[in-house]
Amino acid sequence: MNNVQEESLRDQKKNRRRLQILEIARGIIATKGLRSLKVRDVAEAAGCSVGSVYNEFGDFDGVILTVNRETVQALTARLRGVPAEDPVRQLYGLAETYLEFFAEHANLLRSLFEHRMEDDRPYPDDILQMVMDAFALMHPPLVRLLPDADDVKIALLSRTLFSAVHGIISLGLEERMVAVPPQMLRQQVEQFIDAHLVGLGIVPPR
Amino acid sequence: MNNVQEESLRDQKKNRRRLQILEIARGIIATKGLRSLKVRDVAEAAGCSVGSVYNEFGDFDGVILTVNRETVQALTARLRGVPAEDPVRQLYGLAETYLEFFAEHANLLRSLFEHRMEDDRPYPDDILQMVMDAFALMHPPLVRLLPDADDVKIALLSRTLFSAVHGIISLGLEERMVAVPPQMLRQQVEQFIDAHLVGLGIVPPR
DNA sequence: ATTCTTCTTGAACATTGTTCATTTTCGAGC
DNA sequence: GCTCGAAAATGAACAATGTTCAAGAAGAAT
Repeated sequence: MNNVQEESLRDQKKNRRRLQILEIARGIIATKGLRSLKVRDVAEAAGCSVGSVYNEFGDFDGVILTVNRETVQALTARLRGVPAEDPVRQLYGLAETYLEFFAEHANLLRSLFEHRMEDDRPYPDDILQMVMDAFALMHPPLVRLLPDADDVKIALLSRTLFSAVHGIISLGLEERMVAVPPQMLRQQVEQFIDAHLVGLGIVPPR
Repeated sequence: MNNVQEESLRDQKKNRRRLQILEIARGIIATKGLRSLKVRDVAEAAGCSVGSVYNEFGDFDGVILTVNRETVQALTARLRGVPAEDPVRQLYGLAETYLEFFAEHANLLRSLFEHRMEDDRPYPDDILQMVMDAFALMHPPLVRLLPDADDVKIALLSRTLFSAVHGIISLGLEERMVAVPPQMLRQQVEQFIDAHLVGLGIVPPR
């Protein structure tokens, strides 16, 4: 009995096309924003019919959600790369990395956080879970810094910090709103964390 | 010479309809979200043709932007109502009021912050200015608390704090993401400000 | 080679934003 | 009041875009 998954010619083509569609969709979202993503454009660029896009992803939301899924995966991978020796440094590193990633892929992250489903269908659970997992990357350093805090408190705190940093970055990069230059934004985020760590009693005031 | 603006019957009808259209659009956005707002629904509910909506607002974005304009005005009015005797209390009050307002009008605020214009037309300046004015409500208490800080520093700090609180609240109320119960969210915001004010040296650690 | 299954296609449809020639309404001058 | 010109309202037609599906093409199985 052969356990190796033989990939038929059919599956090969299918997979290749699937990846191609995603790449094209991601490119359009990243450069021109989610609102500019059109089925026909994607189909044409991928050299297939609109029907095939539907065949592969169910509906157009399916394409968007798959791109979003990959976005949060890429983000998490980047965040996992932050060194963990010093917990304080790690927290700064996480924020800084989030800022970098957001600045590089602003439209992709907006798609992740702002996309509303048609009707009121629920957002897929697995994506929500992945976002939570990203949140959770702050748990270990926080636990090391606040050994007396219980899990619930840590979970709350990490979510609060993540949300706060997310707010600073997403509004800061919103060119239409304020357009903070990235370098200044970085400083802004740093000072924010400075103050907050002092406030939590994690770091002595300078 | 008569300075009183005579309102012709024509203008009366026009104004009444304009208000009616806005009311209906606001209602739909508030209850079903921006994505569910359709010209034909609005026109039908207002008892007029779609053409009249365009006649009055130019395009559909015009309706949305007018609703957004009124949302930020209502928000600012609410924030202005926060007592200003004690600057620390005022900061807490501003955050708490923002939370209340956001919880009451989540979809309206999302429309304000997330709506993207067609093509890449710029977001109207006057709305951006109003949002900045809302930010600026934190200036006076911050100046009182940090008398040695210069204006730029104050402006940066107020924007940072606003954005951070906005992030905590908007993600916190995003039922699909995390769904923090409002009461817990309130506590979360409070603790956040606690820590930050301590970190800024404004309030002694407890 | 034949048959069966599955995928692909793209025309047709549905929904929704937008335009504009026509009609209606209003106000002004008589 | 009546008439006429300007302004507004209308809604059918158009345009853009998501969605479906019957028919055909392509691959797999025998």
